[in-house]
Amino acid sequence: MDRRTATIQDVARVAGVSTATVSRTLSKPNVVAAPTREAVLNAVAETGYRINATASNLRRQRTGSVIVLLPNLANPFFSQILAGLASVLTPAQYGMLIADTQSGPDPDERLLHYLTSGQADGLVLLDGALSPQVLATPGRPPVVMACEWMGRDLPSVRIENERGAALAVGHVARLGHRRVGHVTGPRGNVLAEARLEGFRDALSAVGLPLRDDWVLEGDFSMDSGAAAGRAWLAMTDRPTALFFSSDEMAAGFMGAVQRAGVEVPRDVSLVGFDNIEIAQHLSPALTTIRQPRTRIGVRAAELLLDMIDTGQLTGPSDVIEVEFIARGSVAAPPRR
Amino acid sequence: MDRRTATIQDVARVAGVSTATVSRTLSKPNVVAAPTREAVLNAVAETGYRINATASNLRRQRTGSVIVLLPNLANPFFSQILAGLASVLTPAQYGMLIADTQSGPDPDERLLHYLTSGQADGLVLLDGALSPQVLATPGRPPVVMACEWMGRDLPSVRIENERGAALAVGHVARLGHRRVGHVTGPRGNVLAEARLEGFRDALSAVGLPLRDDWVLEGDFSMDSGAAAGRAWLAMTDRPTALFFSSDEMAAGFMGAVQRAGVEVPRDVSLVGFDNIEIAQHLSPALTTIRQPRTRIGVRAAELLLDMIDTGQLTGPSDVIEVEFIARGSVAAPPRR
DNA sequence: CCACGCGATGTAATCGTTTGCATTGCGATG
DNA sequence: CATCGCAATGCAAACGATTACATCGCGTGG
Repeated sequence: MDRRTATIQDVARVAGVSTATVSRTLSKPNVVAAPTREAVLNAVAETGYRINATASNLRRQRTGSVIVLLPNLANPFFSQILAGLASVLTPAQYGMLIADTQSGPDPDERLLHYLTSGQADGLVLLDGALSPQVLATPGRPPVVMACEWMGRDLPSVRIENERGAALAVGHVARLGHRRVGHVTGPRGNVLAEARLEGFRDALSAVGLPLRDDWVLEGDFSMDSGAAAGRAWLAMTDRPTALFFSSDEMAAGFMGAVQRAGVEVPRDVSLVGFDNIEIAQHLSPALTTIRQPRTRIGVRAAELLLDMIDTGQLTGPSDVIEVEFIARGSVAAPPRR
Repeated sequence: MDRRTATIQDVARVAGVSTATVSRTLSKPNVVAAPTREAVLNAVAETGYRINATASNLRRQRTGSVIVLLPNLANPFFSQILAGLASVLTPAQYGMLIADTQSGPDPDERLLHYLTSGQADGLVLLDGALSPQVLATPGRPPVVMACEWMGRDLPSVRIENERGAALAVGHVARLGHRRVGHVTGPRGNVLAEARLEGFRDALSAVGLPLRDDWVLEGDFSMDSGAAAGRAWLAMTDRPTALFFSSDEMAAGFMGAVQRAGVEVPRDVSLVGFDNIEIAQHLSPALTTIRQPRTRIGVRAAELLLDMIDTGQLTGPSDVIEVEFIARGSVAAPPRR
C-alpha cells in the first residue's frame, strides 16, 4: 500500500488530530480523552505505524540500549549471564549491544570509547581486567560490574567466591584429605584472586598446610586444566584433592589424568567451581560450587535500569549466594 | 570543562567554519581543503567532540546496528558464532543487538516485531524454526540465515551437514561396524533433518541396514544425550557405533553409559558433531565433525553487510566445509 | 576582457519524534 | 454573569547531524 513506512504525521492526518496527540496517546494514554485515544489507535492500526526509535531517542536524549562489554564472546561462560541480562532488558524495551574487549587493540581504549560514544544509556562490564581510572570520565553513563568487579565504589553484582572456596575445602577436609591443592584462574583476575584467597583462608581454618607447589596457575580454560593435570601427573608428592577455580579446568584436568590411567575419585578428588552444564554429565560427575549465572545477569540489569531511571551514577551492590553440589568426583583419600 | 558533550555546532564555532564543513571533514575528508581540515580536526580534539550516532542515523535513515535473533542465548553453541559476527560488525561500525526468540511469547511475533521495528539495518537469524512467510513483510531489512536455514530463497550460511554424516558413518563402517545407530536433533530442526538424511544416505551407500529402533530422538542437549544413553543401556540388541547430531549429546551419552560401567570405545564407539571445546578433553576424547563456527559468523556478517551496502534483499549463500576429526572414542567393534 | 568552470565552503531544509507553552471549551464558583 | 480552573488538544521549537543547492573566488581559454 504505502511505499514508505508510516510516520506520526500520517497517523495524525488519518486520525484527524495533531502529532502531539498521537505521541501522547502512545506514551501517556491517560492524558488523552477516550474517544480521541480510540481514533488514534485505529489510525495506528490502519497505517501500520511503528514508532521510529531513532527519532524518539534523539528527541529524548537517550539511546534505548545498553552495552555489555565482555572479555571474550566465544567463552560460553557468559552466555547464561547474557540470557539473564536479556530477560530484563528486553521487556524494559532496551536493546542489548554486545561488545568484545579482546578483539580490538587496547581493552581500556575500547571501554573509553563506549563510555564516551553516547551510544548507550548504560554499560554492563563483565570484564574485571579493565582499569578503574577510565571510569573517571566526566558525563559517563551508569556502569554496573557483573561477576567480576574492581573498585568498591562501582555498583556490582558478585558472588560469594571466598565462601565457595571454603565449602569446597571443608568438604574434602571432612572426608579426610590433608593434602589439598588448588588450580587458580588467571593472575590478576579478581575472581581468581578471591577464590585463591578463600582457599588459603579455608585451609588454615581447618588446620591444613598451604603448599605453594600445590597451587597451580591456570586461566579458567579446559586447556589450562589439562596442563595442570599433566603437571600433577609429573609430581612426585601429589595432593590427594584439588579445588579448581572453574569447572572447565576441572574437566580438562579430569580428562587428562583419566587418559593417563588415573581413576577419579579413587586416586584423586576434584571440586570445580560454576556448575556448568557438562559437570553433571562427566564420568564421574563433577562435584562443584554452583553459582547462578542467570541470576547474576538479572540482578545486574535490574541495578543498571534503576541507575538509568534515577540518573544516579552510584547504586547498591549485590552478592549472590553460592551452593555446594556434591557429586561423584570426590571420595575419601587413597590409603598410603 | 563543558557541562554537556560538544555538538557539531561547537566544533564549527571553534574551527571558524560551518557545520557542513565539519561534517564533511569527518565523513569525506578529501573534499575539504587541507588547512581547513586541519583546523576542524584540531577543533574536534579541543572540544572532545564525539559524533552523535542517533542524530546521524536519523538523518541518514539508518540505524547502524544489526539484530541477531537466536533461539536460546544460554546455549553456548552460539557464542562462537556471535564472536565471528562481532569480529566483522564491530570494525564496520555496526552495533550488534542480541535478541532471544524463546523468552518472549511467540517467536514469529518477535521476528515480525524486529523486521518492522526499523531498529536495525539487517537481521541475522540463527533460529531456523521461524516461519518463512513472516519474511514476506514489505519494506523489511535484509536478512541472512546462519547455521540453520529454511527457504532456499533466503541468503544463508550453512555447513555440509550431509557430508558430515557421511564422514562419520564411513569412518565407523571402515573399522568394521555393521550396527550403526544415530541420535537426532529436535524434530523439525533443519540441521537435525539434514544430518539424519545424511546418516540414512551414508548407511545405504556403504550397504548397511537402517534400523529405526537405532535412531533415537534427542534435542542437541546433554540431557537428551544422557537419556539416549539410558535407552541404549536398556536395549537387548544394541548398535556398536553411534553417530550423534551434536557433541553435547555424545558427551551426555558417554557420561551416562560410563557411569553404568560401559567402556568407550571398547564397548561402543561414538562420533559427535560440532567439535565443541570439551570434545578433546573428554576421556576418551570425542571423535567428531568439526564445523568452524566462528567462520559461520564471519561469513554471515559479510553477506549481510554486502546486502545492506547494495540495498539488495537477496544475495549469495555460502556453504562451509566440515572436517572429520579422529579421536579416541571410536574403535573396531567388539567381537561377538 | 569576459565568461565559464571548478573547487571549496556556507545556507538551510530535513530526518521523525517529543514536549513546553498557548489555546480552547466547559463546568463550577463567587 | 464574570471569572477561574482544569482537562484536552494544537503549535512549533527543539534534538544533532547530513546534504542538495547556492554562493564565492579564482584561474583559464576564447
